[in-house]
Amino acid sequence: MNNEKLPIRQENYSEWYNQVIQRAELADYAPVRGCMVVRPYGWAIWENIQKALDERFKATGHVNAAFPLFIPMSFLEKEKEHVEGFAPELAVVTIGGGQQLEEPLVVRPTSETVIGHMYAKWIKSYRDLPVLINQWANVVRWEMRTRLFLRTLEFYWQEGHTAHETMAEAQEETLRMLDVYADFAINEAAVPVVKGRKSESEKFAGAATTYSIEAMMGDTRALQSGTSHNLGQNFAKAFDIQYLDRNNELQHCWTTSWGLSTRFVGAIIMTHGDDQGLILPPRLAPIQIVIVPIYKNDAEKALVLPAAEAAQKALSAFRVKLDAREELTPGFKFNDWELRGVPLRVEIGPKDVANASAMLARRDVPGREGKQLVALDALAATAGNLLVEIQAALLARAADFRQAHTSMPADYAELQQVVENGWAVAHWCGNPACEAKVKEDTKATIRNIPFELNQAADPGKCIVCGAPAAEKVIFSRAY
RNA sequence: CGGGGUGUAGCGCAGUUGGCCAGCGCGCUGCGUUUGGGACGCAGAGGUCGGCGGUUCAAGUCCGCCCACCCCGACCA
Repeated sequence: MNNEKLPIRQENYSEWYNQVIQRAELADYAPVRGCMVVRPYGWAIWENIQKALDERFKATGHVNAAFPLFIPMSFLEKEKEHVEGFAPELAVVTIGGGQQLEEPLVVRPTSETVIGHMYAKWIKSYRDLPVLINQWANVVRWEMRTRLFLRTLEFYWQEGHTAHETMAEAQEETLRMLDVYADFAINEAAVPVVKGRKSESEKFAGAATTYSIEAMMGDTRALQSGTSHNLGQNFAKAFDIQYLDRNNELQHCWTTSWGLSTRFVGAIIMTHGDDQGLILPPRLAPIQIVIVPIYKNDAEKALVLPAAEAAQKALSAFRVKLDAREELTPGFKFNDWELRGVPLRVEIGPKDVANASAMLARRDVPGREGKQLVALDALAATAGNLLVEIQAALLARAADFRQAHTSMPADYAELQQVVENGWAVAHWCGNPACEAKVKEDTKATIRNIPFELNQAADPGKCIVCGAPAAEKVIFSRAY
């Protein structure tokens, strides 16, 4: 891998994205087209995501389990919309142990069907409800075009699957988990997101209603970063998930599902990264603070290294790394850790040892401006404060960027122009034909129908056809 | 699947109208000098030139078929 500068984001965003991932050692291409290897540094980010989400799932009453990778083909076929949605992208196993299988097995593209099958066995009474299960798993969808983290044939995610007594409870669960995702995105990843409902054409195959959180990437395109579905009774009917209610009457359950994937790593990369490389939010960064010792000779080394080790100890409350590699210059290390997005760097050299000080450098503020001298005995306290500040600064910066690239076009011509480089908020009459026209003309789609923009009734005219429109939507090009 | 492109060392590339030992930069290994913003010298290692077949005294180079990957569309967390 070369050591030259990265491509400039403004000039070639997708090349910047690919190179950052490979050079920061987040992931690499696998021998199979469209598959990726998540390398230790990338997986460490995912582990931190998992931890942040998992504790939120547990706090809302969910438990983890594991369902099988293989699903009988016939299961997929039980829910009409579901199979139509997924059929084109299924990987199917037809041979096992050298024998043609009686029934082909699909590699799960998602697990509503197997889990529905099991829920039918487990749920007999209203006393069994609700069932609140999550699984951490890999799934396979045979996509045409792939991109590291954003869309690969196999990806890692969590999928929550719940069953409830009533429609209202299922709806409450669906929105609760959407809130969990939004809270995670904003407060852990510093990624501002818009919660909203998906249009009919963009909803999950088999869902009654799909909700999403949408984020704006550094090139202004939208990224669906998490989804939560109210499945109504669709899967309950397809899989006979029935229970006896309080009046001893047989009822179908109301189910939900919700998922967030390794795609979110891509969201973090593209929300915060700059031309030097990654910028990781402190709360999710595998390494929060890196210490770079600086010395010219053995005598200085003998002074500096112990001081650097002492600093490491003083910072042990954080995820800290001492970069004591001998063969590399400090300048190289600065660039290297900036590429990898470590939020805070500590430099310790002979001058610092003499003054009992250290230089702190913020990743989110490049150059001199982001540096400050700190007394060694105040190092841990200052670093802790800075990490909190950086976390907040990243969120604020991303929110400002999104705001600066979101507009409310007055007419269709303006809409077409605006979505070239940003999000457009506009009224939509609800007609799929209008939605399709925008996509045809501009490649932009309805990302979602934001809750925030539709709290109060504010009727208007459809940006496309001029018909009366009750709701405002976000149009944007998307990943 | 349609349109375009590329396959030569880990990565990026050069290789003339076919010609002898297949090269360059970065990276890698060893030794020495360096080290407050991407150090330098010397010595090394590393190749079925994407695959198969053909033309030829001779193929990285010409011809045919195949394969893989990338970009643009249709599909998508």
